Amino acid sequence: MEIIKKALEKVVSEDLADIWSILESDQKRRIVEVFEMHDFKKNQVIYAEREAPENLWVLLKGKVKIYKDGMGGRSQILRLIRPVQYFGYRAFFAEEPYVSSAAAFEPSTLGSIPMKLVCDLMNENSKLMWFFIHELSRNLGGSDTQIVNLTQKHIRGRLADALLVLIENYGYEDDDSTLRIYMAREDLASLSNMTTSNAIRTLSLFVNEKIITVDGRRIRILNEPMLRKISKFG
Amino acid sequence: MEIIKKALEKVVSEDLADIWSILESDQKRRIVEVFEMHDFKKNQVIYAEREAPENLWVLLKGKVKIYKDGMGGRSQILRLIRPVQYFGYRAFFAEEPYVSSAAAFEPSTLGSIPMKLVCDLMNENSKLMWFFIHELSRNLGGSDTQIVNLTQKHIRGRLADALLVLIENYGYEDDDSTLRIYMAREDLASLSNMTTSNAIRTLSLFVNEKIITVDGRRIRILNEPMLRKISKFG
DNA sequence: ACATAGATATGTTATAAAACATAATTATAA
DNA sequence: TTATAATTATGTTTTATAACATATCTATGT
Repeated sequence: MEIIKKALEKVVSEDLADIWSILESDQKRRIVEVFEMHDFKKNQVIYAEREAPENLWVLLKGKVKIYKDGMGGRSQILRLIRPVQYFGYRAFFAEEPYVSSAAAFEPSTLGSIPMKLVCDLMNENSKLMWFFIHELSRNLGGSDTQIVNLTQKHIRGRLADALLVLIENYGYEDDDSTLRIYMAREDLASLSNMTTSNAIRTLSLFVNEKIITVDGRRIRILNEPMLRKISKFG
Repeated sequence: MEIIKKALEKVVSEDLADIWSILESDQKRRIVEVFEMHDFKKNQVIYAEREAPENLWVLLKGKVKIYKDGMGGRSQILRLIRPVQYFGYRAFFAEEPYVSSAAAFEPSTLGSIPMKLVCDLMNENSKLMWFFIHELSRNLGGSDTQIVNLTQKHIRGRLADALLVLIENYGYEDDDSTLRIYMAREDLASLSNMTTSNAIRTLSLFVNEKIITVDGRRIRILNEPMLRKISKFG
């Protein structure tokens, strides 16, 4: 119970994506009653495509990817989750099974709240409704933009986009240049819709062009403006 | 005023996507006060990318495409709208400019309601909130699925998908086989992420394989199960 | 430390789809 | 009607990227 409280405090401390501060104290109590903590190992699946959605998930610690498996083992990363963000609710609202899967990128701590309760709270509290409307709307804009980026840009542009997405989502370390996420080339590939080979190859082209440096999975961005240029044009 | 009433009756008659039956009579009155009718010519733009969203749009008659212009004149159709469906609200909820554009496929009649009023009504009526949450959630699932379909399927699968989308959205004529929409090969191409040449070429392959027949822009589906097969596998 | 598997790197070949070219139709307008 | 533009149709060439093939490097566990 103590650890739950601490986790929840973390939720409170976030200013963005914060449903906690929206709630009445009675509503908070009802959440605490059913709130469950879960630890996930690296690459462990949180939920999978075609399953029935039942919980609202909140990432407290770690990193999570929302992805979709396509034909021939190729998988596409759709969205990245950072603490403290909520996910897993879309399919429930759409009254559909999940169309995508969620897995932990690295050892992660998550909370779950039954969607049934979330719906009850939403009906009592329109701010909570607005929270989800806002999130869904932003995600939909992002996905629509993704569609064009992934289908029309060439490999270099797509990899540049992927790196910019990583910057946006997880930011830099204290040196203001090293990405605060270390992902496999394979994941980088499925984020930017290309084969692993091409992710590796294009990454080393970027190194040659002094746009980035690479040390294992550590990526330092030397020239972010150039990345934006590549993203925009060829 | 009479014509507006008639248009609104049409809205009432629809059982799906129906926000009208959700409203109190006072709320309906406030909508009627500011509701505006607009006629759009074929290919006329309703709103464009980067503009600020101000209205909720409802298509009363005709056909509308939501699309996004990419690099080098290539455009991607993201969604198709049929009567009576609502659109144009996502960007407002996301507090962003439009990321996509909307244009009439054919001469169309639309209604507009200021989003300001829509928000007021939402705050008074949680069913209206749920309507948008449901729509946004379904659209997001669709876009996420699109991402994988368009990036991972080959040309034949993508064209098959496009035809199935047309069936789903606009259905068949009285013969139960002719598509109830006549679109240019160019539009068919930007629906399925390929060049116009390849849309034409692949369409005539489908004709050779007796999956469809083509008479100008009139497309008859002879073998829908085969289309689903092509969509699913190669 | 060593063995083994997994990840990264890079060169080569094959191929799907774009780009280009040119007709043949079909609309649209003068 | 004729002229002009737009759309549809096909054939040919080029190209971006997948697929394949190895080699090297790096973890992980014994």
